[in-house]
Amino acid sequence: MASIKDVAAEAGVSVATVSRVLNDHPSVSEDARTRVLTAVEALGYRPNAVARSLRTDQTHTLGLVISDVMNPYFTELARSVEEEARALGYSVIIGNADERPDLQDHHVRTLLDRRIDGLLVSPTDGGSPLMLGTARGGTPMVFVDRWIPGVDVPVVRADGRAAVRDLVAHLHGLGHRRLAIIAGPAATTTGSERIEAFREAMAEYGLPLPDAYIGQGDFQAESGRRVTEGFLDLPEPPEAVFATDNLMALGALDAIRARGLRVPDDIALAAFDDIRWFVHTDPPITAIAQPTGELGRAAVRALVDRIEGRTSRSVTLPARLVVRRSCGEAASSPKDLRSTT
Amino acid sequence: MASIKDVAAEAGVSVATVSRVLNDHPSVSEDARTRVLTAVEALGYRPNAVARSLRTDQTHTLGLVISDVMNPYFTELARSVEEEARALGYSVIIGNADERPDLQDHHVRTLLDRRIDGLLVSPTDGGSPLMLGTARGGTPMVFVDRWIPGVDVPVVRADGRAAVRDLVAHLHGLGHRRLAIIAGPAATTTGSERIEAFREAMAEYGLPLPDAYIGQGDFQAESGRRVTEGFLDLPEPPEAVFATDNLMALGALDAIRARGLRVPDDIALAAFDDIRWFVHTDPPITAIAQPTGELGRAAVRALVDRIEGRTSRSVTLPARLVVRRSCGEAASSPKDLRSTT
DNA sequence: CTGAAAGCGCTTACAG
DNA sequence: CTGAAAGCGCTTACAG
Repeated sequence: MASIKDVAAEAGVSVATVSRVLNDHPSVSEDARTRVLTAVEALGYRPNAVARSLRTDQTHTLGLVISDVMNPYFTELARSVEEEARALGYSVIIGNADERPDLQDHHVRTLLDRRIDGLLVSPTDGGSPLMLGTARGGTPMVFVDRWIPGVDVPVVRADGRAAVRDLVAHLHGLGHRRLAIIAGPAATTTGSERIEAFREAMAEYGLPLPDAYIGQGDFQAESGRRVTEGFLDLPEPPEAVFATDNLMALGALDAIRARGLRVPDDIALAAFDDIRWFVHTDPPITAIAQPTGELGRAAVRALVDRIEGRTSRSVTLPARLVVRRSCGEAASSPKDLRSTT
Repeated sequence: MASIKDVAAEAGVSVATVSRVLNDHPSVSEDARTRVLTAVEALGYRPNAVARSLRTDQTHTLGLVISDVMNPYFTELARSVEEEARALGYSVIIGNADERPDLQDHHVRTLLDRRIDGLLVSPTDGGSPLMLGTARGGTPMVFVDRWIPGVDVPVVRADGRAAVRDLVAHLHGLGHRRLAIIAGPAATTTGSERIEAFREAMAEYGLPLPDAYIGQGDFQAESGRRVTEGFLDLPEPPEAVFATDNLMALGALDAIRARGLRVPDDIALAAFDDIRWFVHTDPPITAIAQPTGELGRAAVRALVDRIEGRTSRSVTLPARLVVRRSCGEAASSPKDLRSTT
């Protein structure tokens, strides 16, 4: 590959001049500029980003560590992050933690070694020493979706509390009293917040929430299946199940179908995180929708603000309940039948 | 951040020695090794991958350019690619082309600028000058899923021909005669191969395939919806629709539902690419499943072989038909009800 | 086994 | 406006 030296030789100028025209430095003569540009063209020269990064100490790269790419919510988040980053002149490298703290650490370390300019993370756990150290350290950082309490890092997320309350109201209105929840890991903020919001709403409606109706999942499909099987094995199974993410809802559907039961006739189901397929499942699934794209974009903006020396603040956006038929009611209006993702 | 110089000073050795212990070079005294390691620990030193890459001319990074991350097929492909790459000591940077040739070129260029060691691509089109030049150039490259004919690069893909034939046989066996297809872009190999296989199978069964039953899509949901609406507007609509990817099948479902029609009673539907949600759609969708994970892993192995100077060959794996209920038949066996992705 | 030195491909004060 | 030179943080022959 041609280097800046080759270009300089071809154009008959110094490498400094080549560098200047490449970086749009004002003080370059028109003549020098055209000769360099011609040489660049002739050699098919492309600046070596590695060398440039070493010299300037910036990579124009953002790291994004998410808990699970296979989760459509995070896929969409990643996509919006990349889009906004690209618009602002940054690339993004995605690290998929797969809900495993060790893998998460692996990716954080790798990204740090590559000297990314900033880190966007949706932590899988309560914070490993590495994660905590990074947050305290010099690398600009922003949490998206999930965050770690007590760490001084801006958080961009959705508040699902009101929507969870709406969901409980919806379920209660349909006559359901025995409501169960498939919770996410307590070590994640979304895991603990969703169950807490659910608890509060249940209390508000005077509904009991026995331990047997609280299943511990890990945000992945298999755990949703396992927990749901447990619910169905109960002497008195719940009338409704709230899966706190879409993959666990998928697992719940697997379990329900395996028993030959029907939603919502035999058991109602609702999920946190709305995805396009929920419109076409049997039946369409009632879900809580986050403004995913907006979260991703806001997170990037907050991070880039930090990187470029501006201040940035936390952002909290509302989530909303999208009622479909999985809890026992015909869709209330035609618009709810449309895709929302 | 501490540099190798700081470590050397702390350990009382030269940077050369530090570098040697970091790289497990054999000729280092036990004493030097422990002092260096202690210093590394004390300073929390991490080697700068940027500097190392500049010096060694290798980044231990693979680029993966795919046509659409939001397509579950590609999401899964990306995931398996990352897993296998990690196992072999490589990171991967994903570029999402979103089915746009200009974006694809953007990502290829960015990846090349970063001096990735090798490139995995599932081309969005027939090959831009940049893509062609890259394939001819020095960067090790492998095509996954889609490829560009006439370019001397190994291809790792699934052959869906037999499965498409099985699908037509299935449809024919259920009594359907008017079959329509939502094709992908003709400029992609998967786009042209799937329709070609369909054409051949149709001919084999003596079924006509009028132009009106060939809809041109772009592998994204919206095009599936649009094409399906066109089919439904026909004086004689098709009895069955074959969407050549899962997103276009989603769009087809949207269109069918918007008319208040039912699958398979009013119209049968099948898709290329199987995804977990197809088990739970209304009705469960008959689809052609690719060995996606295996494709991703094989592609990485082929690419790494090239990078590390071994020879690598193309790999073709079979796809298979998974019959569910969307074409008019009850599932033939219980196993088809299970998730397959 | 160890260190001094060169060099990877850039950018950027500094001098002119 | 331009070039010579230093230096970013590493690795690796080369000599000892």
